[in-house]
Amino acid sequence: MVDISVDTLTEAQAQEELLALAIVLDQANRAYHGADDPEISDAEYDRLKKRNAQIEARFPHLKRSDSPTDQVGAAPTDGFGKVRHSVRMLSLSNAFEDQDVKEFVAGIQRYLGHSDALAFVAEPKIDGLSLSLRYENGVLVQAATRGDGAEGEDVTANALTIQDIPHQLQGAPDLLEVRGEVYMSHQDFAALNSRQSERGGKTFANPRNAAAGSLRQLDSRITQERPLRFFAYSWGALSEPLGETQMQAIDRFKALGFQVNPLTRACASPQELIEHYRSIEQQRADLGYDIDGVVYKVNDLALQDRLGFRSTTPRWAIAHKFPAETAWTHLEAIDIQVGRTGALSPVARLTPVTVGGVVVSNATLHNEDYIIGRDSNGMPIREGRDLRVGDWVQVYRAGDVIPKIADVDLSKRPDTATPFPFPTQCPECGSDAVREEGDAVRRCTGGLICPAQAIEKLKHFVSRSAFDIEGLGAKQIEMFHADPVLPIKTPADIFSLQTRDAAAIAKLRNRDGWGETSAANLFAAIDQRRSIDLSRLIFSLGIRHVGEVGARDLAGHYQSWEALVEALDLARPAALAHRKADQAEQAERLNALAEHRRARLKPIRDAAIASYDVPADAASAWADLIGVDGIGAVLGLSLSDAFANKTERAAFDELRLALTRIIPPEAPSSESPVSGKTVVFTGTLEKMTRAEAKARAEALGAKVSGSVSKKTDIVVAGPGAGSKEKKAKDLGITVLDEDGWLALISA
DNA sequence: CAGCCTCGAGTTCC
DNA sequence: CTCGAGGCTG
Repeated sequence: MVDISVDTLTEAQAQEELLALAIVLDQANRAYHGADDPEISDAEYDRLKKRNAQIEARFPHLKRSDSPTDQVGAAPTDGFGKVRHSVRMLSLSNAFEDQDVKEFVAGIQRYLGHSDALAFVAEPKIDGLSLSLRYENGVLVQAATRGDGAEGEDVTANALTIQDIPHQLQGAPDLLEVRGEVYMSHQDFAALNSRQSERGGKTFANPRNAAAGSLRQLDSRITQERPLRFFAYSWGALSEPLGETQMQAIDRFKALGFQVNPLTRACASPQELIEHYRSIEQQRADLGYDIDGVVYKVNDLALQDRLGFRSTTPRWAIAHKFPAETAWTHLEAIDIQVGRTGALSPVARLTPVTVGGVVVSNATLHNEDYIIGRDSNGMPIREGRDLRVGDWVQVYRAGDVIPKIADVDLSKRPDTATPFPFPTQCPECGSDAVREEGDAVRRCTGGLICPAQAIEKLKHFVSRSAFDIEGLGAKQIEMFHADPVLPIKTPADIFSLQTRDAAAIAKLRNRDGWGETSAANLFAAIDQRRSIDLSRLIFSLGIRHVGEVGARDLAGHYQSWEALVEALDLARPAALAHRKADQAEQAERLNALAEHRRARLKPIRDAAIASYDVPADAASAWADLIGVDGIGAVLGLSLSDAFANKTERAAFDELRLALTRIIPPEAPSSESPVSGKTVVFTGTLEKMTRAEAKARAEALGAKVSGSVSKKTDIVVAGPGAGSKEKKAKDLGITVLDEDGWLALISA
């Protein structure tokens, strides 16, 4: 059925539809609870419920007393719907020392190009879960968890049960996304746990887990019984500004009926920020809820706007964290894990101990020499090489998540303890494990011969950002890899699973937990992925140094699998020459005395390249490859090696044949006049700093480059511009002054 | 050529 | 979430 757009509904139509929706949704609820077959699918149910909310948002006065929106005891669902955040929910960068705070402030001044005093807002960082609440015309229509920042889960039904969250707002902007933290107080947490244990239910390790567990209940009637609370502190999409400063926005939240944290303060200097931090630290135990630090934000919203964002964090805010909780325990053993790239990672096996409310039994030891000093959490680190089995060690959870070893008590070291012999052979396959000059990690050289590497690589292939095949996760991969009947050794094996041999399939279906349906589901999920984004395909290959972003850049540049393969084949001789030149240079570096060293290196490189006799088209294919933004020689060589390796190449080719469609990346949106254009800034910029100019241009889809070439579209020249401006004019490239540029991008 | 930023790879527990 | 390292900027 095709709905009329909510915007064009007449009042009479709206009234009629709200009645119909109330009836249909009520029936669906009853059917669900009566354990009958639901008459409509979950997706359809969600869609209708959303439409109901949208109509109510447009005609608030028509909202029915039996409105489905208010039916908080909504039917439990199979899972949560996904919600794409219209404005990404970011995380914050962290400060651990006072020094980090001063650097944060200094960095902002540098970025803005002035040293004027800056005003900040400081508030406690609540240890809960962030939540985004979307209000349309004053009505709460959606609540979503943070998820990965871009996409979260729809927990609207649960959010509606939280007292601190208003269902309707008076005098709010037409569109308002309020963001804040859901948490549970110490008192409520203790009461919940004693209630749970009386009922024989499971108890929670800490208030945050309790809050998370409660918010993610599939049955919102359970959430309703859990005493969750909410502090508002931020926002996403808006139809109109909330004020000119962070503080005004917070006051606005308060006026709209949200709880805002009473310890929110304006601070005028780094010193004041740190004073407020100390004061909150003192009150920490008496607050009645968990906090894990203090958040500082630039108060002026116009400045926040200018400062903008790094890839995952705003430049205008930072979280000043309290020192992590620690605990002492015994180091029982050190195991070695082998990763997808062959990296040997030592892992500490510990006598289980509670750290910050969670029982920890493993901790990462990173690599061979986890050295003396302080790590970025400001925690002292014992000399890595000297950590011994039997030691008494201090554990903390970095970022309150990853367990690490902070210290070792040498006075308690048993006499029998000996230094840990770091293996030089892979514990999984016995191949040599070597450490490249200057590298921190030791790697197994076995390649795909090593079962650990082979399995990890396959796990990577099916991981969430890669092929993401439903029903084929890490566990299934381990099972199938060792399967005597239907082994999966390469990615292509996944796609031939169904057709390999009929008898084998029958055997699979008879296995534990594998019925007719689950097998059919798996095959359907696999078939669905025969059509795949080019960038996902490239990422899934698991080529060293080529991650999600690198894969996207490559896909954007080459546009097709065939073009990528052709370019890599063509560039191979140049890639080899490049490596040889690197090696020659390296050797020379070792020989040469400091004097005149530089002058002598270039000829050596050139000679090495010349000796390879690189065809011109190879050289240009290679230059094209490493000219891709973000792709340098290391990535180029890694790619080239992977595609030139016979075994790997055969696996890639076989995989390609199993796929039916490789989807080229979408062209970048051409909404702004500069999107897709390459821009060069030169000379002095007077209205913004260079970093700022670059960030803004990129936000509009432009690519910012440092040097002028044929590919350059626009040169922005300030006073004092020299050769670049001249070159641009020679090449006939558009040259703008700073005002011309600003006019262009604000158009 | 140093310093910054971003990305990749590795990790824990629920 | 953190560390190390690759790539780019100044």
